[in-house]
Amino acid sequence: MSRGVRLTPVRRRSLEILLERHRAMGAYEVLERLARDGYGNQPPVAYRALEFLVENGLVHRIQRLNAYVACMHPGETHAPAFLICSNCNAVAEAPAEAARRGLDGAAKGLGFRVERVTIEALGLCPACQVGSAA
Amino acid sequence: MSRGVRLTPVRRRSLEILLERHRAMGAYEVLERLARDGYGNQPPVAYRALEFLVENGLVHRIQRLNAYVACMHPGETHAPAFLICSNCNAVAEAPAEAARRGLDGAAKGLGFRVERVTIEALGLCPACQVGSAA
DNA sequence: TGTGTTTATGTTATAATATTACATGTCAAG
DNA sequence: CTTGACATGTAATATTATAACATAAACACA
Repeated sequence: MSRGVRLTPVRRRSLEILLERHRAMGAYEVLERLARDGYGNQPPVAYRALEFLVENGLVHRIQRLNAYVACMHPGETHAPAFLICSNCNAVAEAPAEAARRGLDGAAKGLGFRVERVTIEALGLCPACQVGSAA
Repeated sequence: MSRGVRLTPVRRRSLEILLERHRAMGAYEVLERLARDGYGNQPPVAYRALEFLVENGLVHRIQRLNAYVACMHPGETHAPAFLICSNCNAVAEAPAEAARRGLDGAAKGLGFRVERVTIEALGLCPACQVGSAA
């Protein structure tokens, strides 16, 4: 098998769509554009492509908005930090380094006024590590 | 006017429901229990109560799960950090202090293996600060 | 105490988001 | 050339969330 990762036409196009607009887009919004380009127009088409892109670090999911954005720093392993405007929904991705040193600093540098921060770590709890592969 | 915050019966009961189980519950799950207790059984009943509790810092919303948990540290101003098990969906709320010093440390102390972290800050972008009240 | 105002609740309907299930198609390894 | 893994198409449906409007309770204050 090759690299095991195939950036097929739908997937590539989905990524392009996100890159073109460079803002958070909902799955149905992406779907609509995919359909216009001749791809399937059923929800799974978009959800599958987006899921693939997220898993491969090319796209991030903004939970708060149920939306997706192209990653600004692909390749870097990072805990993405997003600055989401509560008024216009604009999304800025804080640089990984800045975010690690503290969100406050990163936000300040961008002139963003933080109201509320949510941190969600996904992983395995102690109980579930027992039965799982390392 | 008094404190301007009214912990009415539905709201109180909603909080109790979350406290009783002490795990993340979806809005419809809370709604079902509210209905059993004689409150309305339409979605807005639960959503409104939960929204109130979130705004007043008594409950947190877990975006990743579209679910709600009672806050473990009410009163503290904190950026809540959640450790969500990808296998069983158990949710642990990391102490604010530990989380601020680094999620890795907090997770390690709990034996939680982090796979992926998402940080979302909500606030006002520079453009939207212009027209808004300070 | 009455009266207007605000805040909360009840209820109907519907919107927005996401998944299940299954059929079909593609492609490369053997 | 066929098998197996992965990818896509499509229909149906599940889940989550909100809009809109009517009713009711609480509150401020003359």
